[in-house]
Amino acid sequence: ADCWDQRSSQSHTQKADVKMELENASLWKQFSSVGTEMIITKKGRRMFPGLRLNLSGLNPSLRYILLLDIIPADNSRYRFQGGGWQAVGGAEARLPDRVFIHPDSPATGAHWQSRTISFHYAKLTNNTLDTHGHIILHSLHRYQPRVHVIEARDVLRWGGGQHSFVFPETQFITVTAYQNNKITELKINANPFAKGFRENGMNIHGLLFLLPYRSDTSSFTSTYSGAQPSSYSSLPIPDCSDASNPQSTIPPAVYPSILSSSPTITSPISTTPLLQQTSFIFPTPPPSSSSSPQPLLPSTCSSPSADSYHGVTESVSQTTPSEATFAAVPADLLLSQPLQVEPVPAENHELSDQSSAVFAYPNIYLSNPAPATSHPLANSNQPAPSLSWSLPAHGGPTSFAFPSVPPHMQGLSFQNVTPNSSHPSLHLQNLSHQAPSSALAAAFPACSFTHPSSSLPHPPFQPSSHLTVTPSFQQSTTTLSQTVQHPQKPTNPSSTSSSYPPVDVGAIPQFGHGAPYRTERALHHSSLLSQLDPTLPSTLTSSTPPPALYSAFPSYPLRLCKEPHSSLTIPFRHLYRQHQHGPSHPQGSYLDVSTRGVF
DNA sequence: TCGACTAGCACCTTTGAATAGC
DNA sequence: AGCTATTCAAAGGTGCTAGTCG
Repeated sequence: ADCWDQRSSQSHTQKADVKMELENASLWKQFSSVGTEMIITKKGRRMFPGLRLNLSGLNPSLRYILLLDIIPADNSRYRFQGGGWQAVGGAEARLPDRVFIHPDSPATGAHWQSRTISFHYAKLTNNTLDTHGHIILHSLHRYQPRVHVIEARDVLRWGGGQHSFVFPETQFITVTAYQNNKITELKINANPFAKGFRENGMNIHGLLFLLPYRSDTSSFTSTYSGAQPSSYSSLPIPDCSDASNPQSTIPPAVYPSILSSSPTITSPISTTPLLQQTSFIFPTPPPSSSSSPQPLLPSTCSSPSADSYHGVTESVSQTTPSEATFAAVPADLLLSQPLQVEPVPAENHELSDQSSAVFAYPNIYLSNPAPATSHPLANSNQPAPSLSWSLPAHGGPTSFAFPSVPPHMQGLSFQNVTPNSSHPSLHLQNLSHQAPSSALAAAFPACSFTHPSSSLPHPPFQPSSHLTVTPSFQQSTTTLSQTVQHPQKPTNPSSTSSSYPPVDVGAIPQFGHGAPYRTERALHHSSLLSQLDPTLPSTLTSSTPPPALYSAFPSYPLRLCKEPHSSLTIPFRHLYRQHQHGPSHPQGSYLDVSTRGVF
């Protein structure tokens, strides 16, 4: 609450009102109660359940971009043993992070708020060489989807800030074949595409008692007001299609903004699994920042000094649209290290040859000055026209620009960045030599996606966030089903505390040099924040054994109060690929990023 | 030998073009 | 002529299964 109050008093924006609800939360909870598994295939597989969201609190006249990314929930690899998922080792090296851009993006707040937002077009793959832009994940790893709402003053000048939402019940473990028969049954009975596997075609009666039913539509809705299965209606065949229907006879759970909701998010039975950030606030590295990867956190880290950060929200409130250049800057781009525009391998003609006009942006990645890291595409045979610059020491004026934009975004305004902008931004200099013409999309063939983010240098993380866990979190986590066992439960006494005062992220072992987890209660603190950097040197996470087992996808309210400084990265590294299928882009777009999301 | 993964299969829904009716 | 509703086929999404791989 303190965080938000302070922030809102500075920015005078409407950010506090932005809310996102997971429309099919009940369905997700059904799966998470068993242990959600998501099939990943070489060609890409849709998620089921899909993310069906409702947004409110946006400015109806402003444009917003909605992004979906999926981050590792932890650093473990899993195996299904004894009817549950068990951590059996460390996670594999993190893959290139990709973001799925909602096909409607950018759209006005009125647009987003007038319909159900679905990310069902997003596909997951285990093909590390995927050229379709699908989100690449490791099999048998645990992941957490995130949704980001970014105000887009225009394509190149994202302003106003960002809201990020995490629904813990949407965590899943990736598999190439279902392990848990219960999951298979749920999928068959809930997914219309699997109807053929139902007994007698419509055989869902055995499971429908589990599934919420929206009487006036075929869509699921979040009726999870108190985790009472009895609250679910039953029976008509639940259609999990994404046909939106704003009306619901069963009001969905509304997840208020974390930053604004401390008084209202206190229901102990709330399933508010929301994590929201209200703006890009990122650390600005010192001028002499080392080019080599640095420890993310000191072991006793507390909130850094304000001098290290720039509150973008403040900048926005002080900047007119014509002046704003890039109010919201991905943290990964705000490095002292040069940024480079990655060459796009020409050998990949798949995308460029498609009549559907797939658009690829050149990779933009953070380059370690060290030669070993200056060539992000290990398999690229092409020399890279490296465009680089240095960022100012403390958020001084820099700027950032995309060399190209998808056609459906070209109608938006593009203004030159203002060198004297009062807020931090980045500028890709001389991009025109790589995108010399207005043929923006065609200028960039597909990216190879072979540059694992784990090999990238990372900004030194300076924790600024405070993680607040409500009592409901305790309750929910202590009453979790034990589908997943915990044979190696840590014994940190602090984890047994009966109260959960705001927790500085820096105090969470995973964010410091200590063990990644303390207890299962702290699991999700760190899980949701594990995105800090899975590529941490092993020494940072070796002091305490990682959790061997996890609870089964709990749902609980989660408050992440980023006060006074917070960082979130929606980095625009690598590639911005647009799958275009006409003006509406029904298939969505993918943005290749290194999602060092820092909560 | 075993776990993880892949490709092909049947079955189904979705989608969009073609057609018919008003 | 223009709009809407219907039909139909192609495309694509499912889980299952046998086979392959390490």
